[in-house]
Amino acid sequence: MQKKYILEMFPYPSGNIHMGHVRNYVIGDICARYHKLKGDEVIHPMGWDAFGLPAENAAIQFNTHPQDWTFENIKNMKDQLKKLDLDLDWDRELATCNEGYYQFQQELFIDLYNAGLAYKKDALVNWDPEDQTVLANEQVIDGKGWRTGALVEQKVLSQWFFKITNYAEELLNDLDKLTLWPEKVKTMQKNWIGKSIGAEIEFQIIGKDDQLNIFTTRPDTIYGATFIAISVNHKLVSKYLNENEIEKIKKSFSDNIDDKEKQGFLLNIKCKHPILEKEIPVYIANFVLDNYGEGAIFGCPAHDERDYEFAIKYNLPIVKVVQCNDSELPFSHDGEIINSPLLNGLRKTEAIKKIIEYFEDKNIGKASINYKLRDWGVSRQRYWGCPIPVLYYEDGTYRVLEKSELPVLLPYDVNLNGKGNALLSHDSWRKVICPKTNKIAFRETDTLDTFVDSSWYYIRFLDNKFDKPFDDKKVNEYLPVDKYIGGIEHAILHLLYSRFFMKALRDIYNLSVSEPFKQLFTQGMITHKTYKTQGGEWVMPKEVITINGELFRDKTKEFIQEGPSEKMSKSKKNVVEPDDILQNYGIDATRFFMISDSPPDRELEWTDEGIQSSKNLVRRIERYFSFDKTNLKSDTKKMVEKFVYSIEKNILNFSLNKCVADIYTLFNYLEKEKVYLSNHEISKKILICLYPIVPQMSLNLTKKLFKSNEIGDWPYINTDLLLETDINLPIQVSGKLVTTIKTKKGYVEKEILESIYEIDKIKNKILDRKVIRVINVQDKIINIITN
RNA sequence: GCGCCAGUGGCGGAAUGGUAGACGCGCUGGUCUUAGGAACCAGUGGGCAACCGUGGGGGUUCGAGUCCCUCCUGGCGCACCA
Repeated sequence: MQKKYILEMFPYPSGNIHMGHVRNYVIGDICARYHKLKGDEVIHPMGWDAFGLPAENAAIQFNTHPQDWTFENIKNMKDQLKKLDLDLDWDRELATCNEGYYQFQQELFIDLYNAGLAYKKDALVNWDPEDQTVLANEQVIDGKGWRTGALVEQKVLSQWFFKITNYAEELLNDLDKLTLWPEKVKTMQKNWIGKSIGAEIEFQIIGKDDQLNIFTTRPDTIYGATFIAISVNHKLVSKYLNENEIEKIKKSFSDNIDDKEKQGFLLNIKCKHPILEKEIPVYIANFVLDNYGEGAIFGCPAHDERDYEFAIKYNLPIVKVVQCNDSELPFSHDGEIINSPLLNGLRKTEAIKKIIEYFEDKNIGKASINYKLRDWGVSRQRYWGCPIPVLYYEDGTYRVLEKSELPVLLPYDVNLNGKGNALLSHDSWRKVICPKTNKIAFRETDTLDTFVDSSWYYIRFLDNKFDKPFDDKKVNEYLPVDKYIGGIEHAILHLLYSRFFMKALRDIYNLSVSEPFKQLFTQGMITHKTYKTQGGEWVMPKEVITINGELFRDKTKEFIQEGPSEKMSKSKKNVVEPDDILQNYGIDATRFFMISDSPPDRELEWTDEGIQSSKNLVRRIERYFSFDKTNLKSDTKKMVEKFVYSIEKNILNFSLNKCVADIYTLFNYLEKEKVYLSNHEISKKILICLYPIVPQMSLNLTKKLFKSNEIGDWPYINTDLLLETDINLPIQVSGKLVTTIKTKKGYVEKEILESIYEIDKIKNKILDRKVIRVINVQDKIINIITN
């Protein structure tokens, strides 16, 4: 028995499931049911990504409590999922907001801390001054808070971080092992990690005891360096400028309307060129990133577009060190090195190698690798999340709790007013006597980013009641997840964090698993036409009626304009509600439609015609099986065998739209040929194949025809039956199709050619030409080449 | 700007280098009628035809939607990453 762990990304309990969930879970359910019929040991759990901001916002808005709101939503959504007839392991259910989940996350936090993978440091964060909270990058829209619209400030706060950068190299390299992941997702992760190979070079500041370290991928162009630029946030800046001056520069940068426009401020210091005996100026420049490399660059205007632009603007020298025409400047490609005594005549790769050796020899630089990926800031100044198990003393020191002191539970009685973190003002929760030191201590009031919750839930599913975070034996046995199905929007964050967690836990617990998800499948979104009144108000599809080909709003009779099909979204109201659809069309038709028109990884347009034709297919199949007579044709067995084979292949490839085509093809045949099966064994095969896709109908028909509640096992496929003996052989003359002839597989070329030349169409084609060659691809095609 | 992916009938989409358009939607004509959100039958790439047809142009091949080069268009991602 093979294990198959099939998982769909668990939902945030927002209140209602939407069609996107339905599509996601139907796809997963088809896989899970198929593997069960195959006799595999299938794990197919479901849970709730239950911490997060919307609960707090809803609590404030509707005067409820985040926990009550969340539990209520879970209950409602679970009912909705049950109506979808999904074969889920509900006994594995978990919600990340439950003590039984997050207390183990606190254990993992302690593990990460002890392993040196969790640490605290000051960091710049997005601060919403109105809500008094930190916002995630994706919650900042055009520099404003997504909820308050307040201008977001950059603020330094002491924050907890996970050291994901320790795994940058492995996270990058292991992408190659993920052969069953979409290339697109792997590319996105690769770019996100952003590995650059180059060198770090020291530039001495003349007359001072300071130096600037600079990372570059082009140390071969060092002779062309004519200026240095550093970020305004560089740590050296405060040494040479006062607070006022720095603020002025920052303001000037932020006032810059076109933020691509290069801007620099000359500092009153100079650097010594590491090889040449010349001085080069140092600028603070707006285009230097403070969070990449060392926050400093050397400018080589001749061979870098940005440096060139800057040099032109500030009239800095441009020194060519790679052979090219002046018209090609800035020239950033490979070429012969010139004007560089140590490197002349070399090309890029050798020059880089040689100059790094030189720097290392002189002890003023070294080979270096840089990553765009930065450590993961996990502190959130919010109530509704997993408390971070840390105590602070009055002297400013802190202590990470021990596992025996867990759990740190969230207090229920909080005062939520939307202003800052409710834990901060909950004095009786916050202030404690430390049991170890008997000193007054304060709990950490930040909670963990909810991406932490979703970074290991797939492990907890293996035993949701285990008294440790997970059972390592089960992890080794059941991970990785065989098929992980969800939206492309998680291509980077969730999937990268989960990969990091798996590797960190592997190292801490000595597990044998390095990657959490063996196969990743990203389903496409569901789109729908949009509707608007002439006043510009969005209108839901179900409110739109058609009268004489014109669209109107049903109640008000306003004229409605139809817009393009777009991703279903509440804001444009172009949604259909799963509850309505299930009520009107039933679960089988809904499941059919979810996989019908488009391949599952592409977008699916919701149309009334589409769901209706799915409903018609359901009725057609039920009607077909309602005739109580049996009448097989000679090729019936073969046709059904082909059907089984094709359905299986298509389920395994996630080509579920082709499964629907297979079903149509089969029933077209059965009805056209007037084949009746009733309770013949062959019906059973068909019903088994239908079961993963439309389980309710399949089960009902099985009960009716076979008086049994057992669907049975997936059929063994008789491959002999799949072989065609009669074939239509295409005949080409000079590569163009002329006709096809009916013949048997394994024909003798010589014999068949004789008959081919007797066919009029062929005769006419050849007539006054000479046959110079005949290509016979046995049983596939014959091509007669004439001069 | 860089990277990735994709361009096939009116539409969604099928095609291990070997009959392009499976299957569905829509449409046309017809049948039946316990007038249905049905069902059934026939047809449906273009052209009167020879023929022409998979974004355009080259190439490889007996043969290209499929492979190679190039350009165009669209989508997605990243975006001053040194």
